[in-house]
Amino acid sequence: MGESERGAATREHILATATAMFGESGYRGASLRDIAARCGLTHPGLLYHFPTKADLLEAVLQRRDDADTKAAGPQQHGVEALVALVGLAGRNAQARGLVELFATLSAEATAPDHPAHAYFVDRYSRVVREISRHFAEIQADGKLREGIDPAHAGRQWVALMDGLQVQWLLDESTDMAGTLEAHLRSQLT
Amino acid sequence: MGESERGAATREHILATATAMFGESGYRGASLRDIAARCGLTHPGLLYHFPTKADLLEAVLQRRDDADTKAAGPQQHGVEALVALVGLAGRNAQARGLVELFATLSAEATAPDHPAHAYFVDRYSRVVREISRHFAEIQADGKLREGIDPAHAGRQWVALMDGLQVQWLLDESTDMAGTLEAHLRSQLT
DNA sequence: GTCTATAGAGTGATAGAC
DNA sequence: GTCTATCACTCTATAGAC
Repeated sequence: MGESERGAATREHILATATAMFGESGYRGASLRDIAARCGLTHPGLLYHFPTKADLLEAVLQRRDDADTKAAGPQQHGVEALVALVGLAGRNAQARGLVELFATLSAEATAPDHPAHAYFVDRYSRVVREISRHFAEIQADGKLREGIDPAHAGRQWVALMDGLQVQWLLDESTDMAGTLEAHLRSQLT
Repeated sequence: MGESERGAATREHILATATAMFGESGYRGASLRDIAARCGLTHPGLLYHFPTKADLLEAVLQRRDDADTKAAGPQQHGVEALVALVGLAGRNAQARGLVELFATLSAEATAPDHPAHAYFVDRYSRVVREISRHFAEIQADGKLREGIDPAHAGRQWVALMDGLQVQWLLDESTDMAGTLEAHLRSQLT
């Protein structure tokens, strides 16, 4: 890494800007010209780094996954893992761009021909499975309330996080972390 | 009502088609030409009935609210009202167009300059208040589990319905009604 | 690496004939 | 009521200069 230093910085700047604008306006709504202009570039300048708009979207999603994985830190289990997610929801309330990105794109990508459709289908099945596993661990520890099915609880948790994000985007006084925490408490013994 | 019969039928046809296409592709993604073509019209023909695209969207949302109000039938309370919503979720699974409409638009309308922004801000505050009232009624009947706050429960319920719709749109094997029902049971004594 | 210029297609909306 | 034709604009992407 020597002469490619400047190029990498531009690439990173583009990705951060695209993340914000895909969130604000959706993939269809944010144009390459708008994104490029916010980076102090023209749109062909941007396309030198990402050959097509779909490539840019893919890089944005990949980058976000990488950041998430790194931020998650050491692997956690059971209740600790869910408490960590409540904390993440609280911190997300300070990064509106990222919340918008996923709320907007996951709905938009519902259309089978959307460039991020496969990404979101895969992501949801993975996340639901993961959260359900945490509830199963809680159950194994004897700390899950009676009559609660870990698979249902996992799916509910993911739906709750998504739905709360939409409500928070429409009205920022919505208490995402508090509502999520209340739900968690009601599931435990 | 005599000579305006044919005009009303065309209007209704346009609204049904626009509902489906705004759902499939979002407000931005569905063009007036596409909607008009599916109605056997040209796009100026459509614009005779709805002067602008935003007017068409407003009429679509208004029509859906009217249909909902009528379908709701006699006003219900407490647990019965929530059970009725579980049933509605089950029936919605047979009308993908309507589910898509609200999932797609509520995320898209998160942007403050979206033509349906005010509609959704208002709708959510109204619906959350209404569902919270049902939980308060359940509490008054002594049937709400201890430590559950009706206001939290109402917000959670709405978030759950929205989040489950996105999951169902990405994977139709998702059991919306069952997951919702499991949640309801876990809230009751 | 970034630019100007442009191709080629699509958009919402309007004018005016029938 | 519905059409054809068109305006003015935007979009993604490419060609080629620097």
